[in-house]
Amino acid sequence: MLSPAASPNYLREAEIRRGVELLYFGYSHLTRAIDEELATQGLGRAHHRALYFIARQPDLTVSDLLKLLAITKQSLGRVLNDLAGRELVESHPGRTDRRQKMLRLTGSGLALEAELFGRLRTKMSDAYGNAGPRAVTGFWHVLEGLITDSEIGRVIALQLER
Amino acid sequence: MLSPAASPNYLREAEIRRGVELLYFGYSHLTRAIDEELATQGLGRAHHRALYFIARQPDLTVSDLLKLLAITKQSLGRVLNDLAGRELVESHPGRTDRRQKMLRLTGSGLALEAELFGRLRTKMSDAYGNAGPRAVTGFWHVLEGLITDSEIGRVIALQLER
DNA sequence: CAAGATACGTCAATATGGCTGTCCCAAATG
DNA sequence: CATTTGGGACAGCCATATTGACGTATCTTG
Repeated sequence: MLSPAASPNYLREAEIRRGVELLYFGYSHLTRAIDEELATQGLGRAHHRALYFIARQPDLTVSDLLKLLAITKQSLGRVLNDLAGRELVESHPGRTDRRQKMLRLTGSGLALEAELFGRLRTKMSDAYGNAGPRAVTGFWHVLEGLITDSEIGRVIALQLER
Repeated sequence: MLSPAASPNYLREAEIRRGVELLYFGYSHLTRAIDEELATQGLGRAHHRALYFIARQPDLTVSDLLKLLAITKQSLGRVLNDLAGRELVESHPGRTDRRQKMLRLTGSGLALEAELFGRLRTKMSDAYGNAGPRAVTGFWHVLEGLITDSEIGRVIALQLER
């Protein structure tokens, strides 16, 4: 090699480990921020993920939700049954394909999601505020790079909603 | 309010949701990058987390590891027993306090951790490379802001290692 | 030194949230 | 009509977490 790499290997490794650790702890702390509230409702994180994406994209179909969550039909089935039983989620037949179920939050589902989102917003908003707007776009860009090509389209599509 | 907020509410919400979603998917994709390799060893993610932090901070004590992982002694106990049984981790009595167990990776533990870290490095390194160095520091800063004050010290201490 | 606190280990029981494999129905598609 | 697809359900399994109680060795302190 004629010129050394921009970061020598030992430095590079420290930078990578820093990212791995901050991503782990950051993710953990954000999710823990709503655990208590979820527990008072008798719900778990799996319920919240479904609630979140249904809120995000009303009339989402079951199969689209399955792709987003990357879990099996059976696992999602239990979660959706719980949510339907508590009348947090309702479904309607698809308009063009009546086999589909279009998922929506009920009034109380919307209220619960809003409550939970409020806690996420507080945390995330503080972090954004402390880091500044340029850091925020950097944060987004690095995370986009971690997402596999086959999925990035679905994630970007979410952000065109609303 | 005399002047409007920098971002009106609906815009702010989109930015927050974007962060929540990218953090979720980014974290998921990074962890999935090593699941297959872990499965061939008959290990799970919990084992990897222990392996990772012991690699990161040799002679870490059990109680320090407990604080990092934020799980119970019982949960960690099973994981450490598995790892010790496979001779991936070994322990020695603390030098000043012999009640403590100082944890270290064995040769094969180091090799396995290096193999797994290699996969994480590839992913993270690609994401860093695509986003650029400024984005990377932004990524770090936002994540630091998500970590609770009571824990940020432990995380920063990790990064002073080695 | 005796008493208490701490570090670690372990028991039993329980919950959550994943998984596989198999089978089913209704509706769309060719 | 035959096949594929969207959704659902069964049984059973596994990984990982929890709580609470209890035990033992060792350190610390009045």
